[in-house]
Formats: sequence, structure tokens, C-alpha cells
Amino acid sequence: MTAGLQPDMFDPACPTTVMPFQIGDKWTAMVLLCLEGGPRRFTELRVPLRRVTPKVLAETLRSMERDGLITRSAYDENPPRVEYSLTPLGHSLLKLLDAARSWCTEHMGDLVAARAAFTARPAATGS
Amino acid sequence: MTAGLQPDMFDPACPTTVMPFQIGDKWTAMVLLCLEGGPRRFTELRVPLRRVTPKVLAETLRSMERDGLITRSAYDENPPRVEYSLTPLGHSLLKLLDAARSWCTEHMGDLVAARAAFTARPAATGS
DNA sequence: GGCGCCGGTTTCGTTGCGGTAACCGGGGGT
DNA sequence: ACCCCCGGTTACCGCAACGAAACCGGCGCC
Repeated sequence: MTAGLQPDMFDPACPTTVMPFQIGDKWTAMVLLCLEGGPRRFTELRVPLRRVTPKVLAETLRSMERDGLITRSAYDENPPRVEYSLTPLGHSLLKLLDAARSWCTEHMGDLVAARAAFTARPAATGS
Repeated sequence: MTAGLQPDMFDPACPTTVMPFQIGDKWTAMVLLCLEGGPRRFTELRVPLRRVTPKVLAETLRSMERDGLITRSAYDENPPRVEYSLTPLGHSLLKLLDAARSWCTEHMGDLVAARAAFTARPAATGS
């Protein structure tokens, strides 16, 4: 069943959006996650990331390839087929990403609470 | 001895600049590191981060305060004194930052090598 | 012959982060 | 009177990232 690549697995309204992390470009972490279950094709990657335009996805994949996180395999078939898969380096980065995700699930409540408390500030009633 | 806050501890030429991480804003991780050894004042923070302008540092500190990573303590003295210190949440984030730094020291060689190999590409000599 | 699939590229526009420079207010030193 | 210190704020600017839309070439299908 395509190993859990649902169209909305990266909902932009997901609260983790507010978390203070970034791995590579905006979509790098999500690509990493999508490739965790094995190689994927270009259009296949656009499904869970369906808001991303081909241009941006291509840029992301290029820089990830350049950094040795993924490999690109093009098969001369018809229709053309291109598969992206994680390298060992990509896998190791995935572990770090998991650590970051653990931090998020563990502390997101604190962060949201801190923001709420900050918004409801004393408003500097000096007078 | 100000616990190791040297002016060049975050050299912009540092190779870790190429690493695919980001915690919060550009300077957040460095502020975290600077506060590891105890509370620091505004101008004191500008020493190791001496390239950062007061505006940007203020923005960074504000958002960190908003997220509950640091606390701001203003003392009504003369000259005015303001101290920033880590919260427990900030400390926990520091641990994650350490994990990221470990990944960097461990895999930076791979990444640099991958980039070098990618630059020296076969250049698609189709003809 | 026209349409669609696949894996992109090209062009253009917008947005927002980061940076530069100047200024501020209150006090103290000389 | 003048300047400096501290902890900022304000106005302005440039660049790179992100995004929308259109296009591309080779092939198969109908």
C-alpha cells in the first residue's frame, strides 16, 4: 500500500510547523521521511507534498543529492522512470530527525503554552 | 573569565556553516550556546556574535523569550542591566543541539566529500 | 493528429529574513 | 557642554527562498 504515503501527511496546519527546526530546505525533512520506506519516484513524492511545485521539489532533490543524502537513479524506459532513495548518510540524518521529532512531541506543549502566556502579557503597565 | 565567550567562537568561515540545520532563527543556536554557561547581558552576547546587529539580536532574543527558551531579567540600575538566561526548555533544546553537533562532527567529512564529488561530475558527456 | 504521462525547466512575482545605518533616553564622567 | 555607556528602536534595502504558471521532449494511445 505505498507504505503510508498519504496526501495529507504533511498538513501545513500541523502544529509542528511552529517548532524551531529546519533541516536543509523547507521540504528536506519531509522528503527524508517519505524515502524512509524505500525508493520513490518524482511524482510519487509530490503526493504527500502535494503543495510543492515541481520546481521546488527538483531544487530540493538536487541539493539533497549534492549533499549525498539521496541518490537519483534514472531508468531509460517508457514512460521515463526516476527513483530517489536514501544513502547511508541520509539514513543517519533521519535518525537525527527522529531525535528532533521526539523533542517536538515532548515539548510542544511547553512551547505553545509559552507563546500563549507571552501573548497575554502584562502589557508593561508602567504608569 | 566569562566562561569561554571568545569573539570568534562563531566564525562565519566555520565549515559547519554548510551543515543542513537550523534551530530557530539564524542566531538562535549560537545564543543557546552562549547562554549555556550562565546568564549573559545583551552587549555580552554581541561579543561572540559580533557580526550581529542589535536589531537582529533583539529580534532573536524576543522570539526565544516568546517561545519560552530564555528569560529576560531587567534590573533598574545604572547603567541599565539586562540579563538573559536559559529556561529548562532552553536547556532541553540545547541537548538536541548537541545531538545535531555530534552529527555534524561525525558526518561533515561525508558531506564535504559528497559535494566535491558532485562538483566534479561526469558532466553528462553524451556525445 | 491530438492528447496524456513523466520528469522536469523557465520565467516571473512575492515575501520575509537578515543586514546597515541612524537615532533614542537616561545617567554619569570630565 | 560634550561625550560615552547601555539596551535597545526605527527606517530602509537587498537577496535568496518560495511559489504560480506555462512550457518542453519523447513516447504511447486512441
